[in-house]
Amino acid sequence: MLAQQAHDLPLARRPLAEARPQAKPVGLGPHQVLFHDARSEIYAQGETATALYQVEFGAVRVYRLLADGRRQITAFHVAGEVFGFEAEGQHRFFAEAVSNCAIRAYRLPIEPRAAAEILPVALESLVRAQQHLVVIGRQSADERVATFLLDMMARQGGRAQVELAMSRTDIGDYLGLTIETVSRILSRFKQRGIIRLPNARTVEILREPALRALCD
Amino acid sequence: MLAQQAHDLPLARRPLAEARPQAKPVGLGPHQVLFHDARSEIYAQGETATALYQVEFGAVRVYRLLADGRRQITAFHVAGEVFGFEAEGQHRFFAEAVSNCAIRAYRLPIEPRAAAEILPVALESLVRAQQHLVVIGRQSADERVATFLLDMMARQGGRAQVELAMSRTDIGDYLGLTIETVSRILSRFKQRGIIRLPNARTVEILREPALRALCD
DNA sequence: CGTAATGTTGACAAGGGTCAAGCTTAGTGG
DNA sequence: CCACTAAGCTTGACCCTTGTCAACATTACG
Repeated sequence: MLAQQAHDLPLARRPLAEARPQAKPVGLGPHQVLFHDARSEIYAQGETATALYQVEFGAVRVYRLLADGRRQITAFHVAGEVFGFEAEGQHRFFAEAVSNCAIRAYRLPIEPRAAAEILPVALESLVRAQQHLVVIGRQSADERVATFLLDMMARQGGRAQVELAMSRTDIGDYLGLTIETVSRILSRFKQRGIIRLPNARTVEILREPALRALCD
Repeated sequence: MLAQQAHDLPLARRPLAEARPQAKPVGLGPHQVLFHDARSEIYAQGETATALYQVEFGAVRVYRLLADGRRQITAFHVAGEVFGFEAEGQHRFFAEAVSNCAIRAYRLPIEPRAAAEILPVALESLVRAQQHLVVIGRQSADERVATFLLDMMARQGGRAQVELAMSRTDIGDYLGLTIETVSRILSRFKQRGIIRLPNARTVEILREPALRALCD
């Protein structure tokens, strides 16, 4: 569909001199914080996996492309979250910065004694992916968008004012919908007084219970 | 939609006297092999997680139910595969025997030194779940069924004759489709000479390339 | 052999996709 | 500072894929 343009961009990676940690590092030994411009690639499908990553600030999308350009975003990651597990030697997905962001990289291989520490973190990703399977596999478009908004709200501390780091296209590719459908549903929610849209990237949730009622 | 009937069944769990191992045990220390009748519950959503499980023979489905009965099967597991990771203390999904099967149970908590051993196994589940997200989120019904058949074939050693342990309903709930759609697509594949259906639970793959061409 | 579970097929409806036009916003350069 | 452009977003009209409902066929089971 699109989204290939990002790969044409230069991979702007410059080490961040001295980042103040906004997320607690996992106990994985030495690491390095890298700054990524929006849209820059963190790793690509097929690449040898060299690290695990933790978002310091900003947001990241992990996705796969089909031959004809269809894209499925399997996960968004925000501050504190760890990603890059999807490898056994080789990355099976692409990871890109959604917005400007800082990423802590823990070089692989991790020592066996650190495995116990990251296992629960990996399982979190697994549970998230499986939850998302339910959303995509069995929920209607309305339900998917409602679930998405509540998830974003929860990940921003539960405040009613939710800042979306990602475009409608990203949201669609995450929810298995088209950008038109996402847009229409947000408009409908707005019209029903469930949300306000101060601007395209900000959603204010006015009637959270109405969203919850939609989620299943 | 349905599928709740399974919970009404007695949980027939009887220890299997002396199972010959058909799957290599993972190095997780002491374990016990249990026999499960078809449809019996292995664990339920909300239960405290007490073990990891490895399929000895037979097949298992892991799923979640929505309030209105819609069901999403997040994974099928066959001989050798390990499941039950989706917990941090509590199971987030249901697991049931699809057919009669034997399950090796490794009591939790696992020792830290075994973590390194199961991490790659957990990551396999993660990659599988993420792949499935792509299938469900971005592929058409034809493509999903084709992908499913090829996956089943691969998991049975690549032989053209594929035995389906699960019903059409299970397949539908796994692929995010209705049973009617699954049935129709199999009929269409048959009519096009891509597969043969000696009986409802057996698929003979006649033109594998045609299926591959469909997968993306 | 009879009954229930499972699978198939058809007719029809609807949710969401496609295509297209127009609007808004942000970025760029004169 | 404003005009121009491009990207992103919204909205409408239409259509197609898939879901729904229903009847019937087949298989498994007691």
